This record gives sequence, structure tokens and C-alpha cells, in this order.
Amino acid sequence: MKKSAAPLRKVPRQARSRERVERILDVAAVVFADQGFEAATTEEIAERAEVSIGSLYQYFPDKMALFLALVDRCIERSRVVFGAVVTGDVADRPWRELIAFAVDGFVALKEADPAFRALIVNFHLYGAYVETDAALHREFVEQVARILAKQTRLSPKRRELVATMVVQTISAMLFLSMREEPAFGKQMIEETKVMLERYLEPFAGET
Amino acid sequence: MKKSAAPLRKVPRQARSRERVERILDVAAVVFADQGFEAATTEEIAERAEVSIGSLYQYFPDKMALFLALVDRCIERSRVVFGAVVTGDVADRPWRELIAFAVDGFVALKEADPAFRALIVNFHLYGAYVETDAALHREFVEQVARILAKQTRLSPKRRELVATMVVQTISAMLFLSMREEPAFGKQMIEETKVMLERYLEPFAGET
Amino acid sequence: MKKSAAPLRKVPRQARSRERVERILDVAAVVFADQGFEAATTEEIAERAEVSIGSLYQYFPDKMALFLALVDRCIERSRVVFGAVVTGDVADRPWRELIAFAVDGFVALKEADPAFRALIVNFHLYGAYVETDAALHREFVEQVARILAKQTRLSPKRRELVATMVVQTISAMLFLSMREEPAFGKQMIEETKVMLERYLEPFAGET
Amino acid sequence: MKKSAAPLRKVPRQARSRERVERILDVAAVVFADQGFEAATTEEIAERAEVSIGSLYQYFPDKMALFLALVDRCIERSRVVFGAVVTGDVADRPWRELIAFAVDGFVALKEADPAFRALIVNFHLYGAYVETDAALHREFVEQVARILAKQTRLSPKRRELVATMVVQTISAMLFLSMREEPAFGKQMIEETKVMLERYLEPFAGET
DNA sequence: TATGAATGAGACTTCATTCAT
DNA sequence: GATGAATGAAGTCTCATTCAT
Repeated sequence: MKKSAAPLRKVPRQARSRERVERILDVAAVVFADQGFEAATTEEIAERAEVSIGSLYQYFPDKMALFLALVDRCIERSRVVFGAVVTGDVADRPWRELIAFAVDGFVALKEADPAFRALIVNFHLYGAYVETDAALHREFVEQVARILAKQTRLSPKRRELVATMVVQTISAMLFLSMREEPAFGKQMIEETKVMLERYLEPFAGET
Repeated sequence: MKKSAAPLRKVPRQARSRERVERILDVAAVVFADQGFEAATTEEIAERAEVSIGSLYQYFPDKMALFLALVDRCIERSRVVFGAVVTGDVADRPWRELIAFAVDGFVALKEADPAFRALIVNFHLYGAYVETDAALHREFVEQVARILAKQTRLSPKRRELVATMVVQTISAMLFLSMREEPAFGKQMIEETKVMLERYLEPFAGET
Repeated sequence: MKKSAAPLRKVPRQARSRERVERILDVAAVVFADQGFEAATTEEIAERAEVSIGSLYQYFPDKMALFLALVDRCIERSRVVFGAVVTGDVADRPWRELIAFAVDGFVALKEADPAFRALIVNFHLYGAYVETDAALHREFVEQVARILAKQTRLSPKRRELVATMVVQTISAMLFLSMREEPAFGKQMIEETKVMLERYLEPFAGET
Repeated sequence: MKKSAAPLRKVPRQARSRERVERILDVAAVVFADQGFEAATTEEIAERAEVSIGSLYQYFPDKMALFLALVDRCIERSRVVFGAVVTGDVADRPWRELIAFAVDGFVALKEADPAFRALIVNFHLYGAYVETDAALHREFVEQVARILAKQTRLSPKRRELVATMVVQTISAMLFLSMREEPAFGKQMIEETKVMLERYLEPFAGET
């Protein structure tokens, strides 16, 4: 599968068009989340967005561009949500709280935003097809790394590694917990917090 | 999406045929690992196995059956590898060693066996289409749970949860590490050991 | 063998498209008539209709839908032709005329409309696969039964039986006469009239 | 679809082989009758006959040859059954009896012999693919024509035509009655006798 | 001669994408 | 710009027939 050149073919300037693009993305998120990227069809997305298939392709050069646009959208939205962690004094709170804040934040995003579910469900695509790739993950990793910078004495390299572990663990568990019975899924999420706490605690004083 | 009824349509009795089936599966493993289940085509698999498409379908009723056969194959092979952990005295060793044993074991399997890579890369399929489903995961979870039973006082319910966390963490990290630069990937694997050790240690005396 | 859900996938609204659909059906009629339903291929139909295979499937969900559409088409056309028999005073004419009218009507339809030939040639399909089934036959049977109601004192049950005999005899002989030398075929048709006249005459005063 | 050159590839001389051929034909009759010629597969026939597919093709050059062999078989068997009509004094009986004898004879054959059902069900094939064609029908037509010669003064040409009508009507009704509810089917058969009686009676004194 | 594994043309159908209106 | 009909490459799977053992 080829990669898509640009996420957006043309930037819609008029309010009407922007609405259309939003509607398309809203629908795409739901469809990708429900059926998976490959099983989803552009026609269904266009139909459910009450937009002609031609219009869809006017804004998005190909199917993958839809997915990439969702990635971008998630990055923006997560920036808003997690901005508080880094900028505010939240970063000075104890691990337990930070982790709970992060994990619950992700869970909330997943629950509230179909676009997030779409990414989580299809995160196996990242490496295979997308090169904008883990743009979202990188975003998160950087944010976590910044917190680690404040609370630990880890080297930059190590910080990136640890931050990556944290982010990947959370996203993996979000994905995996979705396939279990809801009750067990919730337990997995709680257990993820435990695992991360135990993992991170020793770093407080470590180099 | 339909499920495949039987893994094998015809059980090959002659050595010649068994070879063919093996060759088909060997190739399928590589193709599924490289391109993903959906992008892979039965025709390419047949071609690269130097077998006619008809022969392929003589043994496997449909594409999914190929994947399921790989699952079975992995289960068998992993049973051999991990059998030692449960039966032998290995189970009495300290956490650090057990975890290293398990993680390195998985890494070795992944490195040695394309079938394992195929499963890891396509593990998002398990729940969606397959009902033999996490047969492999369940296998691993049970084995880990047995070790936990020996070394901890966790309740059966909790044991299952913890074992699930361990297995899913390992397989997720195996998958994710494959998409990073090799060097960074290796660091992730090592870090996974650290995370699991810290996660499991406290369970030694816990209820 | 599965049945086709809807005769038409998309109702063509523009004149251009309706033409296309007509062309597809025209060609399908000829191909089904010449080669039989099973031997006919959707690709050949599309090709001869100078339409892409994709277009064909845009209007017809599957091969069977093409056939069903032909059935519908025939029902409509036959309604037009035979409408006169029931509504008009034609029904008061003597048997000989009515039978000649019906048989000659069928022959004319067969000669003029490939769709009719397609149905006649493939009428073995009706019961096996189609549930719109003998929709066409039922239509004819009802019309004939209505005439019988006017001209005889047969019980409703018996009327249905006799009407069925008449319709089936005509359609069978149409089919069979197509496989004989044209001259002999025509004789068979004429003889069919004789047979039906002799069969029906005694019913005039019967209960 | 091509025609098959010879009905039998090699005439089996040994008892063992003749048995095999018989078994194949027995099964083919049932399968062709149940599923229709096109839907039937040679593999299923071979399997149910407990014969390898290779053996089947040793005796029959292709699928159609199986069908043609069934035609031959039916001709032979019908000769035995109907022989009495022509040779014996049966031919001197009144129409009503003769017709009943013929129709009931066909019905009995159909009921007793799957091969007959196979022909009846697939009689639409005759003209389309087979050139040995109406071999069976011709046989019957000749027999009926012989009776007509004894009981009427019809010209040879007319005799053939009338005999054809009789045979085709019976076989068509046998086929059609199989697709109706059993009760209605039986009524159709009885009604067929009525129709033929009325059709033939006037010929007694006709030229 | 019997076997049944192997073959591969070809059938049906889908769906991302284009382009005339 | 919007529309949606049209396209056709490509995919999965079947089955009549062959041929090595």
C-alpha cells in the first residue's frame, strides 16, 4: 500500500467546507474504529457523512489520508488535554497521581472520542503503512519525557526510553482491554496503573 | 467476516505432501509477517511456495485457515520451548531469571520462527476474526499463572489477571519493538524485563 | 445456492443510466438464452453490453439478480400483451380462438423478446434457485384461471389445476419446439393448440 | 461446453471393473438428479462411489460422458419395460388404458430409477449440449408411433408428430410435477392422462 | 490399473479512485 | 465545487481434468 502524499488536498477556507471535512472525519473515526482500516470502505464513510464520494476525494487524496488526518486531530486534542500536566504544577504531584491522571486521561479520550478509538484499534497500521507514523506517540512520549525530566535524574536517552515504555504500555493495554469482557478490561486498566507505578517509582532517585 | 471451519481440508499422508504443506505454511508465515494478513494474497503465497493455487486450497479451505494453522504451529512449538519452565525446577528460580527466560524465549522464537512474527504482527486479528482466538495467549497465560501459583499467594482470579498482564505486555512489546530501530528495539526489550520484574516482585508475599 | 436480495442495487435515475441498465439486460437476455444461466458469465455480459464489469455490479448485486430482472421484465411485458384477454371481450370468444390467441401470443413474445427466450430456456432454474420463482407462471396461471371462471363451471381448485396444465404445456412446448428443426417446431406449436382445444372443450359444461 | 467424444473410454471387460462402472453410474444418477448436472461435481460422484477420481476418468472421458451413459442406460431399461406394449397384445387395448399404462410406466420408472430422475431433471441439457440428444426420446417416440400405427390411420409424418407430442408432454409433466407439492404433482399427472386421452381419442378414425 | 495430489483457467465480486456532467 | 456513475485491477475460491507414483 502506498503512502499518501499530503494529509489534505486542499485546505477548505469556507465555513461550509470545513464543516463537511469535520463531518467526514467524524464518520471516518467511527467507521475505522468499528470495522478496522482495511475493512472500512470510503463509500460507506462518504455515505454516512452525507457527502458524495467525489467530495470526499476532493479533500482527501486517498483512504490513508483520512486516517492520517485523524492522527493529527488526535494530536491536537490530546495536546489540549495533557497540556495541563506539563505546564501546570500537576507535574510536581506524586507518581501515583500522575500515572492515574495519564491512564484515566487516555481512557477518557478513548471513551469520548471515536477518533482515538480508531487509532487504538488500528495502531498496528502505524508502522506498516504510515510514515507520519507514531506522530501521536512521539507527542505523548515527549510530554512524558518532560515530566520525567522534572521528577528524575535519568539521562535524556534513558528518559526517552522510559517514556516510550510508558506510552506504549498504556496504548497497548487500552487496545487489549477493549477485546476482553468489560469487567476484566477495567481490571487490566487498573493493573496497568499498578505496573507502571512499580516501574517508575525506583526512577525517582536513579540516574 | 466468516471463520474457517477446519484448519486442514485434507490431512496429507504422504511425505511429499506434508513437505508441500510445510512449505506453504513457511511462506505464509513470511508473507503474513511482512505484509499483514489482509494485504497478503493467497496467490503470492502459492507462488512463492512454488505450489499451484489449487494445491493451496486443497489443504486450506480459505485464507484464514492458513493463519489458524500458523497459530497451531506456534502453540506446539512454544509448548516445547516453555515446557521446561513449568515442569522443570526452573519454576523455583528467582523472578529475574524467570522473566529473562520468558522474554528471551519469546525473542528467540520471534527471531527464529517467521510464524511467530506473523502472529505478533497480526495479533490485532485474534479477537476480530479468529475464535481459536487467543488460543496461543491462553496457553501462555496458563503457564505463567502456574508459575505464579508456585511463587505467590495470589488468588486464582488475581493470578489470571497478572499472568494476562505479563503475557500481553511481552507480546505487545515484541510487536512494538519490531517497528523501532533495532538498537532501540533491543533496549525496549531489556526495559520490558525491568518493568516486569518491578511489577512482579512485590507479589512474592502478597495475597 | 443463495438468492439475490434485491433485484436492483441502485435505481438509475438519469436517462443515460437507464439506457445502460437496459443494455445490460438486453445482452443478459441473449447470453442467458444462448448459453444457459450457469454457462453464461457476467464478464461476457458486461463486455457485450460495452459496460465495465463494475458498472454491471453497481446495478445488479449478483448474477441471479440479472435473471430476476429479466423475469420482472417479462412479467410486465406479458401483462401488457395478455391484458386484453381478461379485460376485453376477448374472454367471451370460443376456445379455439382463445387458445390460438394465447399460444400465438407466447410464440410472438418468444420471437420478439430475447428475455422470454432466456426464461424459457432456463425455466428449470425457477424452482431450484429462484423464489420470485414462477412469479411469471403464477401470473399466467391466474389469467387463464380467470378465463376458465368465465367460461366453465369448474371449481376453483380444479380451475387452478387446469390453468396450470395449460400454462405449463404451452411453455414446455415452446421450449421443446426450439430444439427441433424450425419446420417441425412450428408443427409442434400448431399441434399444441389442437391438444389444448381438445383438452379444454369438454370443460365448457363440466363441474 | 464441448461434447464428449465417446460415452465410454474403455469397455471394462472384467467383472470387477464392470461393477465399478455400475457403481459410478448409480451414484452419478442420484447426484445429477439431486443437484443438477452443472452443480454436480465429478469429485463428489467419485467419492460417493468409493472410487478414485482417477478411476472415474479412466472410464468416462469427461463429465458429460457420465450423463450420456445414463441416457443409454435409461434407453435400455425403458426398452425392457415398454417392450410389452408393442410386442404384446397390449397395443390393442383402448386408449385410456394405453395412456394410463404409459404415464404410470414413466412415473414408476421415475420413482424406481434415479437415472430416470436425473434425465428428467436435466432434460434442458439435451438440446444445449448433447448430440446423442433425444436418443431416449426418439426411442419412446418410435414406440408410441408404432402403437399409433396400429390404432389409427395417421400418416407416418403425422404419427411422428403426435407421438412426439405425447412423449414430450409426459416427460415435461413428470419434470414439472416434481417441483410442485406432492399432492398437486399427483393431480397434474392424473390430469395429464386426461389431456392425452382427449387429445388422442379423435385420432382413432382420423387421417 | 488405481490412486489422489496437483494443476490452473476462469468464475464471481469488491472497492479505491477517476472524471464527465 | 459537487456529484455519483463508471472503471477495472485484483482478490478469493472452485472444479474439471491430468499425471506421477
